[in-house]
Amino acid sequence: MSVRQASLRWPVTDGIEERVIGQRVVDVTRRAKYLIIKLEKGSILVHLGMSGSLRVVEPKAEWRKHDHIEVSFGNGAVLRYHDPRRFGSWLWSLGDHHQLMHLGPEPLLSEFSGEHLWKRSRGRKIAVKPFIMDNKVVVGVGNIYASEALFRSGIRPDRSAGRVSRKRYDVLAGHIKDVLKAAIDQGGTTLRDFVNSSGEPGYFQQTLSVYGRGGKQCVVCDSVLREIRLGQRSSVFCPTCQR
DNA sequence: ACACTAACCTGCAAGC
DNA sequence: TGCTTGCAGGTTAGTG
Repeated sequence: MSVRQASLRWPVTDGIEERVIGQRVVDVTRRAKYLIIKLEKGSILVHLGMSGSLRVVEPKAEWRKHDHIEVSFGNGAVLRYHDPRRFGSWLWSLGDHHQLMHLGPEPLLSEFSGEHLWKRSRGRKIAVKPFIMDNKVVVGVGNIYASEALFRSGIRPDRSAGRVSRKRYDVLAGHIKDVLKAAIDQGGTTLRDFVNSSGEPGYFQQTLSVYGRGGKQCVVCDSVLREIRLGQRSSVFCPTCQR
């Protein structure tokens, strides 16, 4: 492994290059937005942030701007990590996976449900949008998908999480699952410089009803979509369809 | 315990 | 045209 730029979201774990030498890859899994590359005596936790990508390149391929890390395998393959905004991370973990310990359920599993959201939100005053974006509540729901799921559910993003009914949380959990599945089917949402592992953009942005459409007309009722800020994130909603 | 803000970084777009 | 400013994204440390 060779680290050219160690200054990512967090500093790349000191000494990671030496620690991985000679170790076999035992398994590759995922938890939340972390890729877990399990070696014989520990794991590499890779997060792509918002602009990170992994690509297999020719051995000795020239380093492009924003290529920060590469891993050379025993069979000659070379994996290159590219990340213009450096919001990703490469951390070495000895099994405890400190970063992953307090995460909520995966959104596409049955443990994530309206009941879960309802239980976790009782007594909470936080707005429902930052609530569902909280990794301790459920993982994987970023700003785009939170905005779209709330629109489909008819829930205003600034409503108190504790004041959303059990029934509406059932609806919301269903839409979160649907929005995520649809986005995955369409290869993700391309904002500016995103590309997938084949270098292709995603197409889900063609399906967005509210995200990035502040001031435009609601696709359902033609009202002007409102844009507010919640937890430093822009939040667009329809004042007529969402209550 | 909870709510909220700032910070990390770069490229792009809007405004002057 | 060229400069400056603000925003986007995911996550967590820090403050109240």
